Amino acid sequence: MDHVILNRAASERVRHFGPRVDIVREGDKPKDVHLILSGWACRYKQLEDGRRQVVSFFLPGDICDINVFILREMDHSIGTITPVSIADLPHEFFDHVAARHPRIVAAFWWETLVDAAIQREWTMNLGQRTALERTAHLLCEIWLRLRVAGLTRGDSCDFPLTQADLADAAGLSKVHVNRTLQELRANGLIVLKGRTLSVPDLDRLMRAGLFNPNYLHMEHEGQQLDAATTDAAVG
Amino acid sequence: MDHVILNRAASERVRHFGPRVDIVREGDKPKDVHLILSGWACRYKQLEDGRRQVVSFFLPGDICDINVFILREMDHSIGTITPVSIADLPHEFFDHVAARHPRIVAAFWWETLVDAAIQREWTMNLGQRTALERTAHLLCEIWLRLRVAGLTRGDSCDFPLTQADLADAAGLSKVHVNRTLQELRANGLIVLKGRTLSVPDLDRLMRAGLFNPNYLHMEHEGQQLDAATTDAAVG
DNA sequence: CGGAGCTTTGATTTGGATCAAGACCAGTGG
DNA sequence: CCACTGGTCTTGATCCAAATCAAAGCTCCG
Repeated sequence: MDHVILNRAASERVRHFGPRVDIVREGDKPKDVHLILSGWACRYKQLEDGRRQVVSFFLPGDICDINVFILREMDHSIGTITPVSIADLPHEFFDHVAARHPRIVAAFWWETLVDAAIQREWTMNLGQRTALERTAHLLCEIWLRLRVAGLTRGDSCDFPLTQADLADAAGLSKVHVNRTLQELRANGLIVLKGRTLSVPDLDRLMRAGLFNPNYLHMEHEGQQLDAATTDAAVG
Repeated sequence: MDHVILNRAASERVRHFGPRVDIVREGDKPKDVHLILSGWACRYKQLEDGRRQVVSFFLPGDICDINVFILREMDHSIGTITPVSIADLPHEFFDHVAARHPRIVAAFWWETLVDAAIQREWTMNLGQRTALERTAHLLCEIWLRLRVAGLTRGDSCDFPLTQADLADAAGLSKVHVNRTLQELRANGLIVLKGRTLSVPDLDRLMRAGLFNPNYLHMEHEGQQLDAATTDAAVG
């Protein structure tokens, strides 16, 4: 059973990090592939003058940097948002174990392709959407990804991102994110308070964000490496 | 020899398109992987109200949509800019041929990873850079990619993109792209006239665009599917 | 109770969008 | 050979979304 194999591999080398620390830094030599067991993290890039762009979020069950060990050096950093536990999947896992288990390989391919699709949608988001649409869109994406991972309860979920995080991801100033969130609240589209987000009417939020979920390719739910798998790996 | 295999596969099904037509449309069922033999194309996404974002450019030798046939439907469109010739690599190419030739598989992985890295950099570009930096950055990227593909002559190259194309890629209005290009010209950073671009001093242009070429991972030049390969496939 | 992070508010500025004409083509047909 | 047309590029005037600057208010925590 694939889960068993994956769990064993994942439980071999687990590391724990505090909140707001770097796991990987730009310029590092890539070594392992990381599987997020718990906690939130993000991938970001920074300019010399300090401008910072979050280019993706990692939620529990996500994989970072699949096969990057082909590359010579990291072109981005990965930092935690909350405390995070990760499993390092070493080079050899892919060379030996995964190669004999096509369904695992397929699952990794899947993740890679969806990841790329998300990155394209972010490009769209930053290039074309207004601040309100952009913020709503980002919240929709996170919401749906959490839901697939089984991390929502009813219409609520934990939401550890600060407004500064959202600003770095949305390419907006934090002051403007603040005002945009207020507008979303005023329209009854979100309730966001004390690290908890509620989405009373997802459809309306999706409409506000011109959100089309096609790019998440969720038709495939069963086959991905889901939160359940990774929970098992930790516990 | 890998080239021979690839060339044979690529020459089997070649299609030709005029300029400014769609090769693939959002919502289509993905079928083949496409190898660009000649011409320029782009991947783009569009909102219902017409706002359009170019999310990547394809130059000769590039591959679009590697392994996308895992996905159920396309989340973006691909359109030509110039006349384009493409080779369709069918599903079976990957299932049967490529699987026995690890260097080909590695080359495809490589392309996939670099593609993702480029997409992240575009996210950064749109999120953090000013119009001038953004435009300069985009020109640097295209320039370097063309150079690797052997498509530059000295400090010049063909440049079929209109200002409207650049606007859609940079997330700027076309009027503003026009003014930004004028500024780049005034600073002696580019010469752009009649579908030809010259870059008299690449270092200065790179500085203007806060351009760090690390994300293109060009250390690997020899191993990629380069323009020479694909030329052989056509000729 | 005194910070250190966050979040909120208000005032002001600005980069880039939008609107509206023209100018400059290159190709087409009469 | 010239007029016409449709696409592209350019310029100028005006407007607006979002940035920046500057202070407070919270809130959690030691």
